[in-house]
Formats: sequence, C-alpha cells, structure tokens
Amino acid sequence: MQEQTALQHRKPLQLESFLPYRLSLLSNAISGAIAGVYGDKFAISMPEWRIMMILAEYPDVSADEVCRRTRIEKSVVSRAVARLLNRHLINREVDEKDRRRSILRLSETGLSVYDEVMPIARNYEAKLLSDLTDEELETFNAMIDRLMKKATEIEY
Amino acid sequence: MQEQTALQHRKPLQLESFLPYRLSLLSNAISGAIAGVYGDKFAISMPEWRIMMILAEYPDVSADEVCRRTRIEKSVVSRAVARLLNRHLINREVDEKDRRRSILRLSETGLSVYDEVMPIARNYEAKLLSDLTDEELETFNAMIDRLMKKATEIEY
DNA sequence: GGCAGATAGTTGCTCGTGCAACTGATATTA
DNA sequence: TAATATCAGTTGCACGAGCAACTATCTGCC
Repeated sequence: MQEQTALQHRKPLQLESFLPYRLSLLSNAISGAIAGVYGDKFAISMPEWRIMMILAEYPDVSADEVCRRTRIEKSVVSRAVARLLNRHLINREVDEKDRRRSILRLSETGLSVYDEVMPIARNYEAKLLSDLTDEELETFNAMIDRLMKKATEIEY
Repeated sequence: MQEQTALQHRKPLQLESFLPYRLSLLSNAISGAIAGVYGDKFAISMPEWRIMMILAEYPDVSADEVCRRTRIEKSVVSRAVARLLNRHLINREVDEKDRRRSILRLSETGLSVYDEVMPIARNYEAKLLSDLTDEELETFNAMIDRLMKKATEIEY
C-alpha cells in the first residue's frame, strides 16, 4: 500500500482511461504482433512491409505515391526502398515520362514473400476480430473513421 | 491513370482496410496532436508526459511502478525521469524500506505544469469525442478492451 | 529559350527507443 | 552467515525515425 495523502481529490485512472493512451496501447499490441510475423521470418521492417502491401495492391507506383498512401515519411520510404531493392524484393525503373519519378513493383521474390506473409497477417486479424459480430466490426470501423476525420480537423 | 494489369485479381484496399494500419494512423494522429499541446509549450516528450500523469494520479510510486503502469520500457523511464529531475518537474527520494527503490512525485512546478496542460488535453479529447453519444463511446471503449484482451492472448 | 519555383528522391544529422549488460541492494536458501 | 538468485535502476550501443539541406528534373512564365 502506498501513502496517497496528496492529490487524492483528482479523479483516478486519468491515464488508463485516456483515449489517446488506450489507442496507443492497442495499436502497439496489434502492430507489434503482426510485425512479429514478417519480422521474425523475413527480417522485414514495418515500413518495408507496408510498402510491399501498397505495391501488391498498386503495382508501378512511384515512391512519392507510396508516401502519400502509407503516410510514411519520404526519407524512411527512400531507405526502405533501398533495402528492399538490395534484397531483390522489389524492382525499380525510371519513369521516362518524368525522369525524377521511379516506378516500383514487387519482384517475383517479393511477391512470393507477400503471398506467404499476407495470409498469416490476415489470419491474425481474423482471430483478433473473431469475437466481434459483423455489425460490431462495422460500428468499430465507422467510429475509427469518424475519429480520424475529427482528429485531422481539430485544432487543440 | 496507372497501368494495373498484373495483380488486379487481388482485392483492393488491402492496406487501407487493414485494421492494424487504421488503428496505427488514428493513434498517431491523436497522440501527435496531444503531444503538440505539451511539446510546443513545455518541451515535454510523450513518455515524460505519461510519467507526469501517473505521478499526478499516484504520487510516491517507484520508477518500476511507473514502468508497469505506463508500459514504457525501463531505460526510457530512467532517462525521462532524469530529464524531469533536471528541470525540477519531479522530486525523487530513496525508499528507506528498500534502498533500490526510488520514490517519485511531481514537484510544485511539475504540478502547475500538469494543471495547465491536463485541461487542454482533456478538452482536446472532449472535442474529439463530441460527435459520439455516451452510448457509442461506451461501445467503442468496450471494443478497445475486448481487442486489447484478444491481442495479448493470441499467438499468430 | 531561359530563369524561378516546384517536385521526386537521397543523404546527413540528431534524437528517441529498446535491448543487453552492468551496479548496487535485497531476498532466498543452504 | 555465506553464496546465489532476484530485482530496481542506469548506462552503452545499435538502429529507426524525422527534419532539413541537397541534387536532379520538370513546369510555368517572361
């Protein structure tokens, strides 16, 4: 037992009930678990994996487009792309219509890694959500969207 | 328009609909906004702020207790505590019952900073949640708890 | 055509994070 | 009580992230 004479008037559980904190814990727990899937087996970092997901979905986009879609900072993307190129998980060519731009896509190897990892990640997500009904999930997703929208609007 | 001949059979929006990614974006947006509150004005980092919240709530706890409650890694806590001590935002003494332990609490200065920042943070949180009914918020919080519980249980 | 500004991508630098090794204090067990 | 294990907290180290400065290319405008 601690002495808790002072400050006892403040309401308890400020931090534990604080939404930003709660979301951060949840997000870290989930992202961390999934990072284990591709991290342990293929030594792929989270930004690298997100880039691979984007390239699986939208082949032949530029690094800049990847930045916009993943919201990952461009220097991080640049270095992640360099590592992925090094390991031959993606290919890059110059866009002849705009020679500043690169054109990125998964290599055969990258695609096979993606095809191996993605089902595991999806499976994890499915397990995670298995207790929620379709309706609950929809509600949850809708709330995330609403909060996201609010968060970008508000000035504190 | 991009050429998207290959891979077009894959379902679209893999990443954008991926819960871990969505939660990560939301969490970053919210935490980032609130970090602006205490960061800009007082140059306090997120771990430092979380420690201050814990100490406002539970004065006279040890650094170890702070680790458990915040889930912040102990070396991070150690360095954050050092910075907070340097700036006289907290006080530390040795626990005479167990001389390995420290006893931490907000200083007068720390308390005044807390009392200035906390209402702004709470206000931000309130604005963020202003569109949700009490019932929706309760549902949302309940889902976070359920997902958190699942996330810690699952092996992928 | 040529100059000013914008854009894509890279790199240097600093800083926060997290692991692991370490120190000093306490608990356990023989 | 001596030896060993455990625990609180600190520090060294390696690495990833983000900002800013830079290069190369492109666009708009005179």
